[in-house]
Amino acid sequence: MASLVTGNPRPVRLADIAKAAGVSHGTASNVFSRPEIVREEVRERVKAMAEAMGYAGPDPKGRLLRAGKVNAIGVATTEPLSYFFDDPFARVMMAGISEACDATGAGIALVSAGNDEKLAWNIQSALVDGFVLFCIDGGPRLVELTRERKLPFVALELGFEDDTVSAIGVDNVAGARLAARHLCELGHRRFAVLSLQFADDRTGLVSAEQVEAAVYTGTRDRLAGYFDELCRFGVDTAKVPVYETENEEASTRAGLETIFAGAEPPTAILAMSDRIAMVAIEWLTERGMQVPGDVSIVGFDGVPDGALCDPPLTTVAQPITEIGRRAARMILDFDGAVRRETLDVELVVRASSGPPPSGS
Amino acid sequence: MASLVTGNPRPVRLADIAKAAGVSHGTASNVFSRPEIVREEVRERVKAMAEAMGYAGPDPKGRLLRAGKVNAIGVATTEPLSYFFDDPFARVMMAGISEACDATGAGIALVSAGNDEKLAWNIQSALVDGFVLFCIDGGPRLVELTRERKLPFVALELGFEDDTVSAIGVDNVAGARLAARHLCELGHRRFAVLSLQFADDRTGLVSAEQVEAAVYTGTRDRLAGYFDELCRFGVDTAKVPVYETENEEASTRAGLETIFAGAEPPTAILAMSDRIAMVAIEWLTERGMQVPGDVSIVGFDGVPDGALCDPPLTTVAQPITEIGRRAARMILDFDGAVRRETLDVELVVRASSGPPPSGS
DNA sequence: GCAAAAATTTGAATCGATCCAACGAAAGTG
DNA sequence: CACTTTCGTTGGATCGATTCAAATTTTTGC
Repeated sequence: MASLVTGNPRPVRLADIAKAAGVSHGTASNVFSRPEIVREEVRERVKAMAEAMGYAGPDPKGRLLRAGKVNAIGVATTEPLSYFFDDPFARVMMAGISEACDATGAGIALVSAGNDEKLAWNIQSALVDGFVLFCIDGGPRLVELTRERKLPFVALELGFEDDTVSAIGVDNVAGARLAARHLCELGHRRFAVLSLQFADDRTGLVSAEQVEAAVYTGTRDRLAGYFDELCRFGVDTAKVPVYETENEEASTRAGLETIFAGAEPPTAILAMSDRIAMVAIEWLTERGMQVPGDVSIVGFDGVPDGALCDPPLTTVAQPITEIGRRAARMILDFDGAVRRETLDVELVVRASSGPPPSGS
Repeated sequence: MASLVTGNPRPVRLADIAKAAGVSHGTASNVFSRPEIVREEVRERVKAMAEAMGYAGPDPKGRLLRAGKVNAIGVATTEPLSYFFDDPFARVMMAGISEACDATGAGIALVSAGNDEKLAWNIQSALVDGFVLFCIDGGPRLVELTRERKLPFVALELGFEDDTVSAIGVDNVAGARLAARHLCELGHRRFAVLSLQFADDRTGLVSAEQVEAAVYTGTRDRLAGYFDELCRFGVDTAKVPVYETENEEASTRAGLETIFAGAEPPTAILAMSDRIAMVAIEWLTERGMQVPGDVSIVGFDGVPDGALCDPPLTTVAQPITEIGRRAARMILDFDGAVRRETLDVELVVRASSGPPPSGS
């Protein structure tokens, strides 16, 4: 069977067919790209010749150079490629991007890499018309690398301030407020915050100065929203422990150990991501504490898993799919302008939040 | 800020820089692609000029045409793009493909489309070195379309016989045997099969003739495996109902209604996919039946969700990630040969299977 | 039967790079 | 000092198509 595929006889080109059929390149090209303008007799002859010679149709590589547009957008991240298929947040986002691309017939190229050098190369050489950047991690570097390419791009989850880049995000302050208000209204007064990072390579309890010096403004804004609202309900935020996690299991568990080691453990936890919140539920359950009987938890993000865990997670839901859709469209309909969009979030009350235990 | 991005002043080309720097385009090219062979003084001058003129680096579109290789593989399916991020089977498969691509620095382009015409166009014009085909649905058409492109491709979940295409699959007969034997050894003697499709556009109870006439050999093989093993344990397979589903909720539920309507309902269900099996668990639980107390269920595929459902699903696990890895590698290291690989499956016993109720 | 209009076809130019044979200059050699 | 090497640079050829103004053929109108 291997013989079906001949060794490497340089593939047939459009020009070969043109010559064989006795027409010019121009006509041969038209046969494939605008068949209606070539006389039927000629069209059939050329097509037959193409068939006979095993022509695979116009090579997109050639067309591309002439056309200029690839008709595909690149989605880039510093995480490994599998991130796009594993991470719940990324998956929902990709669904939104997919939707916009499906609608216009555009393709999606996934761009990522093991190390920085390869990432740079992959971004430099990706065949795309623009990029959507997942800045979950290493955002600044990713932006810098992409900027060099001088193609349109839009940053998601940017995390830091930079007015020169297009970005789509949510109103973190308002979202955090929603979460805090919900818990306050349920009667909670003793809180702890499990936060995302304020700066790179740090975990642990966070001081006020560290918050001041935050690199990641998204984290800072969420905390500001929490504290703002807690203040309005008379909670002394100076006493609220804020533990910085890396948004994964180990550091979150360490944070919980720390938070619950004190004499007056919190009755409510404000988690800056659903991932953190779900680890917290697991940790508390393992230790025999009831959620929300003993401790209430409110997450942030609104990933689908949140609805499936036990108890289902109360959370501040981002319009993730919509963010993806808009990001893709921003690239597809690029008009040369830098745009920033801030979408609203929504509190989704499920079963991980309730009144504090009566004793407290 | 919008002024940062100038209107549309045709982008700077390598040739522009070469002229501006007073070198040949050959040398300018070398400055970027083989900097070590150009004299430092010249190199710096050209680089400085490039910087000054806002050159974005060699355009991959141009390089591509010359190089011939895109360094990316296309993953195609007839499902919408979001399928890659939603479907559990596809996700694990993509993780395997991602792994192989990450390792060699290759990119992934997702190819799909709403309708057949667009799909054909997208396959024709995808900038890739080869394709991995998800033949879950519309396999024959997908293969036909891809074949025209005359690039290497490998079919996954091919479902039908075609010796001229490379494919990777599992030993369906052996896998089905494993499932049937497991249930027989637990003592079950009354079975029902919830199957995948034998041919397009059909659901419902399947007759022996329809099995004979199966288009999809994967389905046929699994059934053969089940029946083979059941026979060895003295079960009269003529009495085992086989209900053909579309591998989704509605038809599976219809199948369950049919199967459990009879006088002697089965104590064990052989499901040809985990999707079907999980719907079955849900259906039985809703009706107050215990799994596995009243009815045991064994799935097929080994998707991660199976471990998470309640009760965790006993299933015949395919090495999904490995299939993905191999598929990607087959394209990346294409040598012109048609290859077929059949991998082994493994029975994963979890909690959805147990002895039949004592009364039966 | 002939001019004008319409329909096709042609072939050179272009897209943006890389490759490579040939060449010039500088350095090394006997 | 002539003669090889070595090193860097040059510029034409090439990758595989599309485009478009001009040339050519066919149709139409009278």
